[in-house]
Amino acid sequence: MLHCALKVDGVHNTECFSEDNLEKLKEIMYEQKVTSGSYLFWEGDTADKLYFLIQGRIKITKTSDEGKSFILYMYGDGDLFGQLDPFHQSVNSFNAEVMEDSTIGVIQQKDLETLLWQHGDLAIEFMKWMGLMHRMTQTKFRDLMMFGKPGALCSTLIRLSNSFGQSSGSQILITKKLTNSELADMIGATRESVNRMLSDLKKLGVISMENSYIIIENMNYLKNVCQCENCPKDMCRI
Amino acid sequence: MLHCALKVDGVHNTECFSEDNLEKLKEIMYEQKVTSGSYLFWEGDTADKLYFLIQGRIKITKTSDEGKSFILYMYGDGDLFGQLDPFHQSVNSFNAEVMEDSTIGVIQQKDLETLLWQHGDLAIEFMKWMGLMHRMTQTKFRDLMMFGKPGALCSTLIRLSNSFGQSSGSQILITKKLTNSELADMIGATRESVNRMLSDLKKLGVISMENSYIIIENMNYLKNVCQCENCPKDMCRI
DNA sequence: CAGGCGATGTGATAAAAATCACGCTTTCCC
DNA sequence: GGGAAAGCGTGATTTTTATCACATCGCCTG
Repeated sequence: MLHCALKVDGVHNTECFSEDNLEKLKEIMYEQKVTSGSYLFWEGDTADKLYFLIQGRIKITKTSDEGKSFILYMYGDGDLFGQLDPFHQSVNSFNAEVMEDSTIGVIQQKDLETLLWQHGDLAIEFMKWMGLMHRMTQTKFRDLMMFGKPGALCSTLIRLSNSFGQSSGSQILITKKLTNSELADMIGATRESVNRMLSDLKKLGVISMENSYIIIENMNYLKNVCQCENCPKDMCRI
Repeated sequence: MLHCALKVDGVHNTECFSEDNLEKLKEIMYEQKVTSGSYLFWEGDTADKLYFLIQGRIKITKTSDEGKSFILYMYGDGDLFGQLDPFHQSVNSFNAEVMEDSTIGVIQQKDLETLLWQHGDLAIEFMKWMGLMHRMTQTKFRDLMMFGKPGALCSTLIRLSNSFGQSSGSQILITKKLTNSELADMIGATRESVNRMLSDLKKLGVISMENSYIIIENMNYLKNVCQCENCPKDMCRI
């Protein structure tokens, strides 16, 4: 049992929507249960849906010809994701893999378009949300390119703590079990490298493990390695 | 002189706007001349403007504490860029450096917001544009993370050819002089590594140089290295 | 409870990329 | 046109990261 868990501090990526507008979005979605291991969409599929993750965990991935895979995003309860360009006939460039049995709300592009036409203020919040998501991608891009693999890992741990963290005192527990391989695929490294880097962080007391969950003990150390600028938490996510 | 130049094939990033709406945007911008080496904005500045690059060249960069720099985007004639989230009080995360004397159109956030409120169809095209820019970032991110430095360089050359290419026969001339250091900063590598990789490509006849401009001789080779999926040209940009 | 399997941990080695060093070339500009 | 500065090219070396190989651990399942 996780004796560290007290309160979920992780933020959603829908902070920019008002209650009202989030409600309007919820009215046009239909609920669906999806099972672990299945895919919401594949690269190449027509991108005509938006997804609201009511409960569960979903990752956005890309696989190379040699079978290496890259995890672009990982979403949790309350996150909105999917094709980011409404009104644009296009195709998914990534896969959406269900990591745990999940409940999602599906929004059809057509319905979203209608809603955006009807409610100018929702359209505006939607733009805010799109902008925020883009900045999230940009800052992650920077973190993963500029500070070597250790920097990429530290940035990822910080982002995981913002997305899925529960804090108690100065500790933050990441409430998602992650394998070394998953972490590796998030930063474009190998499992072995991640394993060694995590060992180093453990030796330094920067992180600890409890029950295969990662606990961040020294956030400042992590922030230092990837030159964290204390961006808003709803932007600094995984 | 460039005897290869015949026709500019490079696309802008404003393909998703209709003539009419682009015109409306132009009406609310005011023209400004900026000189090489100056900055349109710095990280930390309030992000309250959108820029239309009428003529010139501007790059979006980030500098690390140790002085390493990373080039996130490079814009040319006809490109629109800047803070991507209207209606959102926020701060730039990157710098915009003027690479050559340029003429830009500046759009104030307030004016843009008014225009978006007034014209639903513009708002929708604006969302399309935001989505397109985000996908551009995502696909570049993937290219730079998944295929090693050679893959990153090949992807960058392809993107440069889409942004700034002029084709004649099967050759494509990149109409922007780039130093090895600039290319290095675009892919998170060192000047020396870029130099060696370019030499290799030259030996293989994949590229050639004329007058310090890069000419792509064998696009298929480049596409192969970074597993190009032939995304639309307005998305596959630098 | 035994066997299997996915995950972890770690050494040895190889490959990739950065760093250092330095000479050469091109460009800029006074 | 001459000198400085910026950029290029390339060896030698070091650092970083991946690859390979294998032992172990924990947990699920029959």
